[in-house]
Amino acid sequence: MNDSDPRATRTGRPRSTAADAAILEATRASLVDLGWSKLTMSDVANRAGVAKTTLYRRWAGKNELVVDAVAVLFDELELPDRGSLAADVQGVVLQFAALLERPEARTALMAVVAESTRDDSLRLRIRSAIVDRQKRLVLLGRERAQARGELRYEDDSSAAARNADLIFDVIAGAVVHRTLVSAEPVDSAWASGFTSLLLLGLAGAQAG
Amino acid sequence: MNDSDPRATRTGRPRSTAADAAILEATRASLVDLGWSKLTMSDVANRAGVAKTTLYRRWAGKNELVVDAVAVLFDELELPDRGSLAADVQGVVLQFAALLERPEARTALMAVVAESTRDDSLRLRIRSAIVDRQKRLVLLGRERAQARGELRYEDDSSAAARNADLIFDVIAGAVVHRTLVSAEPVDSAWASGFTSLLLLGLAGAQAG
DNA sequence: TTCCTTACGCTACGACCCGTAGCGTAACTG
DNA sequence: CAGTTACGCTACGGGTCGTAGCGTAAGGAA
Repeated sequence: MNDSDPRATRTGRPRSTAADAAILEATRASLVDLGWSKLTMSDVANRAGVAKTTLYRRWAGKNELVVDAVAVLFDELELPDRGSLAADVQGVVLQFAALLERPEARTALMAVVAESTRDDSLRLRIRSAIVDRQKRLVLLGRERAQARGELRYEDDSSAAARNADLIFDVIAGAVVHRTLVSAEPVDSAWASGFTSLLLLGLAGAQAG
Repeated sequence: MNDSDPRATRTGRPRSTAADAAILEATRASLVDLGWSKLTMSDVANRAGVAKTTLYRRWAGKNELVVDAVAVLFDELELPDRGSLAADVQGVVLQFAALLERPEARTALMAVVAESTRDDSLRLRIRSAIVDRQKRLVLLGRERAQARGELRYEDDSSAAARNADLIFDVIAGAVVHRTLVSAEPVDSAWASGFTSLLLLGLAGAQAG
């Protein structure tokens, strides 16, 4: 979470895991009530019933705290096998969209990404805590589609990786842009339109 | 810019247009040097050689100021006719990407979008100042492709609008996500891969 | 138990930014 | 000329930041 290496047996009073949970919960609550820009460390500390200094002992600042607080939302992401690539893609799209409907995520995600444009360590933290959790759904969906015979197994592994990155940016980017920039709902009609566009593109790429 | 209705002939001392330009220029410079989060109204005022109160007389706050400061970058967007839909799409993608390479835009765009999730008037301001300027390129590209015979003229106008919105979210979203979230470069290789994926999808939609 | 070590709560602090009020002056109009 | 609006400047209360210092709490080791 924040400690680089919590060596198993250490002397002294251990950190309160209850405080950890309370702080992250309080951070999400504060995001809902106040939004990113008005969230303050003092407010989070008050909500968590914890001293402000305790926050700073664990997180360098607001950026890191919010990333960790929002990251757990992405653990809920799942990809049940819906039987076809089209159904799986639509499932991923609707899950991303549902996540972006939550006010904690809406206000926090773009903000931390914006911060990360000037903070490499924050960018890496976001990648491992959030982006990789999303991307694994795309990789899983591809594997399934290959097992079904809907997609070819690619022999050039680096090209395959580039391809997966492209698909991921297209899916996640489109959903985020639709939700937060265009500010229009990702309903099942939009999801199916997007899915068919993407799948027709993939089918065309398979063909020639 | 900020005044709702600058009725032509007004009495009193007119607002300095030189100050307007200096302020917006100073805002971009501050974005480059400090980034969104560390930009302050006082710093902008100092750079512009203007009193802080002058800023507040024209803009409600940092959000509105930065939107206007960055909006002019999107005026540079053009879409020369490159002879085919594929070339035009690739042109748009590379232009968006070049814009997102600029540090003012990188740090400001996601930040104001994040703010707009809790501020409807800011969202509308972003839409008219930035998003619509991008979207018009997509609409222009579609018209040209239709004139060339690469795309059909759609009879259902509301479906056509939904389709254009979808394409726009896909293009802009993918480029933004690739650049700011994945933090990978949008080079011509990626642009051509993305373009062919999109065009194959569109071709498939035309067919069946 | 008694030390040792680390975590916690609390208070206080200087530094900074915010947004506004008040005032005298500058610029333009009729 | 008088009237009106914009500007620069100063000053202010209110808020957040991040840290230091201290006494206390909660574990492990001798």
